[in-house]
Parts: sequence; C-alpha cells; structure tokens
Amino acid sequence: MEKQTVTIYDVAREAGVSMATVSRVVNGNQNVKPATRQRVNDVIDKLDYRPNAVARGLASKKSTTIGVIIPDVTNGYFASLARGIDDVASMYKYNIIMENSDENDQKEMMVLNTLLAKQVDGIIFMGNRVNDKLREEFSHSRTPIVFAGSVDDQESVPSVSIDYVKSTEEAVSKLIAEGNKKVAFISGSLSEPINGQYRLAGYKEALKKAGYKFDEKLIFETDYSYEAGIKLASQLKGTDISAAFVGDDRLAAGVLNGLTDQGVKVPDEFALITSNDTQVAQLVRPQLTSITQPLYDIGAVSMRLLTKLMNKEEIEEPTITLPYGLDSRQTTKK
Amino acid sequence: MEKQTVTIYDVAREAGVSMATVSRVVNGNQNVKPATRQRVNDVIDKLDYRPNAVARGLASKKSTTIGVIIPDVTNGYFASLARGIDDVASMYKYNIIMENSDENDQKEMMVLNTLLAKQVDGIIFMGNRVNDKLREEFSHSRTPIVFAGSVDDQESVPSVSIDYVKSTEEAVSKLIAEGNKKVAFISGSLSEPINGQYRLAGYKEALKKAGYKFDEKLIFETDYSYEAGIKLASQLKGTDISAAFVGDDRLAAGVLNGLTDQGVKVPDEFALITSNDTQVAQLVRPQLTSITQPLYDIGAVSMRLLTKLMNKEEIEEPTITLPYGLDSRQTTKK
DNA sequence: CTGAAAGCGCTAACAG
DNA sequence: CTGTTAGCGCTTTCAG
Repeated sequence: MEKQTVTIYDVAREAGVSMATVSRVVNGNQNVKPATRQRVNDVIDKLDYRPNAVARGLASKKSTTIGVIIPDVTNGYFASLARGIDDVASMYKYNIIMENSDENDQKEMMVLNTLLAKQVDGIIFMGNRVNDKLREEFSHSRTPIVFAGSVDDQESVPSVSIDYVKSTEEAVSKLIAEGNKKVAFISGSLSEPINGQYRLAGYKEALKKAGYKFDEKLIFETDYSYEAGIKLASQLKGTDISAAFVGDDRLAAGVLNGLTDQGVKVPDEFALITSNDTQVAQLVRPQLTSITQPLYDIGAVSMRLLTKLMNKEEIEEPTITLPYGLDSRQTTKK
Repeated sequence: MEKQTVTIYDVAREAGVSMATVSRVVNGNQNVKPATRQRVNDVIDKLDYRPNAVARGLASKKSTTIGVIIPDVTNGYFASLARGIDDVASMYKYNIIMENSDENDQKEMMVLNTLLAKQVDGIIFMGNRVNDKLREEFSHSRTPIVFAGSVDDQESVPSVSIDYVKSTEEAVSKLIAEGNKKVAFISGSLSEPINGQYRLAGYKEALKKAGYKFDEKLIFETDYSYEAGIKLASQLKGTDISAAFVGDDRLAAGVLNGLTDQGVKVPDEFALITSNDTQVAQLVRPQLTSITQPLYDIGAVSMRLLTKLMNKEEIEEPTITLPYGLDSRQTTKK
C-alpha cells in the first residue's frame, strides 16, 4: 500500500539526528535547540509522521487510556455521566475504552480484566452495587479507580455522587407536606446500597419527621424498566396510596403513563417524584417533579478525580458529594 | 507494591519452557503437548499472569480495539447503535474506544487522528455528514471503516442504514392519505445528505404521487434539539399546516409537546410522524407514530461488517440496507 | 543540547 | 512439539 508507516527512526535519519532527539521534540521536551527542533518538525510534516501510541505505551508504561465500565449506554442517566467523563478525559488527553456491563457480576469481572490487560491508566466504574470479588480486584490492582454516580457502602473506593439520603428525604417530605398520608417507595433492588441503604434511609427519615410509621407494604422493589413502571401502575391503582417516590426516571415514566392511561389524574389523585432528572422526566406530560442531579458534572468530576489519582496527587477527600436540587414540575401539587 | 507485574518470561522460567511455548498456550495454538500446556497453565494460575495487551499489540500489529466516533452518547438514537456495536465487538473480542465528536468537523479530524495513533484495527463512524477532508483521510488510511446509521452520498465507504428515501415517502404518504393537504417536512440541516437528499426526496416523491406540488414554505430546517421542536410548534400553530414529518425523535417530541401545551389537539388537529423509533417516541403522550428502525441491529451489523473488513474477507455488498417499518401509534389517525 | 543503547512484553518466523 | 532469535516503535537513562 501507499503508506509504509513511517517511524521515529525514519524521521531521525531524514533529519540527521538521533531517535532520542526526535522523541524529545515529539514530547515537547525543552532540551532541544530551536534550530534542531525546527528541522525535526519539518521532517515530521514532510513525512507525515505520527507517533505510534502502542509503542509509546509499551515503552512508557502508560497507555493514556482509561476504562469506563457502564451498565448500559442506552440508559440516559449513565450516558450523561459518560459524556461528562469523556469530555474531561479528552481535555487531559486520555481516551476511553467503554464497556457495557449490564450490571452483571460475571461481565463486570470480565471487562475489568480486559481493561487491566489493555493497561488502562485508570478506571471509572458506574453501577449500583459492587460485589465482593470485584471490590477485592479493585483493591488489589494498583490501577486507580473511581465510582461515578454511586457510592460503595464500604467507602473503600473514591467516588462522586450526590447525597442520596438527604435528597430522598427531601423529596418524600415534600410529598408528605402536600397532604399524602401514604407515600410509596419504588426502586430497583433493595440489595443495591443506593436503594436499600441510602434512599430507604431517607424515606424512613422523612416518615419519622412527619410522625408516620413505616409500612412495608408501601415498599415496591422492581427492576429499572419502563415496562415495570407500567405494571406497577396497575397495582397502585385502587389502593389508598396517593403518592410515590421513584428511584429511576424510566421507571417513573412508566408509572406515570400507566396511571394516566388508566384514568388516574396526576398529580391530583396521585403525586410522583423521580430521582435522576434525566431528559425523560421532562418529556412526559405532566412533567415529572424530580430530584435534580448534576449528571454531567458527576462524570466530569469523577474523571478529574481520576486524573489526580493517576498523577499520585494527594487527595483531600476521596468521597465527593455534589449538590442536588428538587425541581417541582407537574407531578406534584406545588 | 505487592505485584511486580509478572511477564511471559517469568512464566517460561518457572515452567521450564521457552517464551514461545508460553505464548503458544496463551494464544491457544494447538502445537503444544497437552502435558506441557497443563504445566504452563498451572504456572500461569499460580503466578496470576496476565498477558499485556499493549506489548502484544506492538508485536502483532493488532490492537484488538476499534474506534467508534459518535456525535453524542447522550442521544438515544446513537446510543442504541453504540450498544449494538459494543455487543458484537465483544463477541469478537474487540474493545471499543469511544469518542464524542459533536458532529464538529475539527473534532472529528482530531479524534480520527488519535484513533489512528492508537492503532485501532477498524473504525465505525456515526454522524449525518462527512466533510471532504475526513473522507479523504478515510480513503487514505488502510484502516477499515464503516458508517453506521448514515450513508455517504458518494457511497465511497461501506455503510449500514435503512432506506431513508422510501421510509420517508411511506410516512408522508400516510399523512397525506389521512387527509392532510399541507404536510410539513421538519428536519436538521438540509446540507446533511440524509435530510437534504434522501428524506427530502422521499417527501417530494410522496407529494408527487398524491398530485400535490412542492411548497418550500413547508420545509423547516432546524437543529435536532427538543427545544427547537418547542419553538417550531409556535410557528406551526395557526397556519394551515395540519401534519408534519419529523426527522428526529427529540425534535418531534418538542413539536408534539409544544403543540399540546398550546392547546392543539394531536392527532385531531395536527398529525405527526417521527423517524427514529427511539424510546422517547413511546414515552410521550400521545405516543408518536414513527418509522421504525432496527437501531441495535444497525450497530451490530456495522460491527459485523467491520470484522469482515478487518479480516480482509470478500464483501459482496458494502452498502447494507436494513428493513424499516412504520408503526402507527397515537399521533396519526389510523 | 544530543546520541548510544538498553529495554518495555510479546509475537513470529525459522530451525530443529 | 519446542526453542532461538529478531524485532514491533518508542522512551529513557547515561554519557558526553
């Protein structure tokens, strides 16, 4: 073919210098006489030389790529984080190898291993839970890792997220304040710390402050799909439950649409607050009142934190909590 | 640190064989006596040896990673394609380096270059248009590339997509058949072939078959955002236009919600058909009638095609067209 | 400021 | 069936 791949050696010969010098100018090392630098650069342009990142990686033991483990890119919540991650990654000249895990333990182990094999300089993990095996791998490896959009309940890994307890408490309190006596708690698996520990704790706290007592019948554990929400709506109808806190937007959209399709008036007969402030929350009618999260920023800050870790900089606080909000839209009364 | 990185050499020494043999067992080469293989494998386990993909890449000149250029992961349409790509990529043991381009010419050039520098074995490009510079780079490089979810109007690059002309024609014909005399054509930039050439051609064809004449005032060129749709809805209200074909789901959702919020009854007073069958089309109420596309498959097939290209297999037809459908939901009358 | 030389960890002929 | 020997293309001491 036309292009026989030109190497650093070709440039060196053509410019009448050593490989070392070419390497220096390519890497912006200041110890090169301007004239020499000029000459080398000219040759580089002329030959259209492009450094081979793989060779560079082998020699320097740095791949300038980081691994991102994501449950599913198709999920708007994670996609938003991913976008934040990617933007600051490229800002710092890192590339991203992205792997969908489907939150499947086995897949997660697999992708972690291939990521490590590829010599990524760092890893960002998204997902609602970490199994022990995975956590062990994390602590074993010297590859820095940070959790984005979730917290390890053992806090053994740096992470960035919002305060799930407080935000949930606030949301539920709002529902109660609007006159709802029975507020359902709808989320994904309670075995996931974010639900079973944090959000549930916030829910209970809100109940407690209102003087209500906890009723297990109000807890609905399901999966994160839109369909699950639709189904749930049927169960909800005809009960004395008049409001619900929902841990996921697609799920909430399902509940909302399911309710509406059955003739239940939202928010008059049933109020709803969702958690992730993803785009779907605003696409549905009525628009879902939601806890707001700086999704993009969670990703961006995670990546920034990772760069520090990779540089072995001192980290003041490895567990970063970003501010959240509560946006009253149309599925609550005020 | 605990782990001094064990290399193939360590394994060889410990197992009393040569590096070559270790390499063979690691790569599943059959020319190894079972007993030897066993011994080597034992040592590998014992030492917890993991092949270094970077070194492997340098030696073999294959990185087993492919580059994916995506306008924005946050966009459900592209994210779905990406998911399909990733799934078959891992099926074939490839990893994915994903780069957001924002459909920005300059960024596209940049990411293409870094992808090439990383020695990716192939590239999948998503986006609605290709500028000449980029096309030139593509043809120059020996790295195989395929377009997913778009067609190069010059058909100089392998691609997989649906038939945009026919699907649009069908959608617009439906709108006309339902009694709409004035059907708007709403899309992103007409400078993008997918809009200005294919979809518009389908639109004109439908008009022609109905005996209507083309009216430029019915063409609305905008950007792909939800907000643009909302804005457009105001412009549409009060005109004699009673239906619209929309080239993007978020945009369509904006138009729909904008219309509804202003009291326009959809579909009675205004009918709408969108194009991408993304999740948002079904989340909104009324649900958007849409051209259906095998999104996941477009991604999957693209990746499959790429594997063939990378293997230098013979390709019968480099421009693959997948079947589409038309799902009548609630924004059209029947 | 520049060059020589030793690898990085692995694959791939080539022998045997 | 197994070992030897070159590199792959680049970074990085170490001299000078």
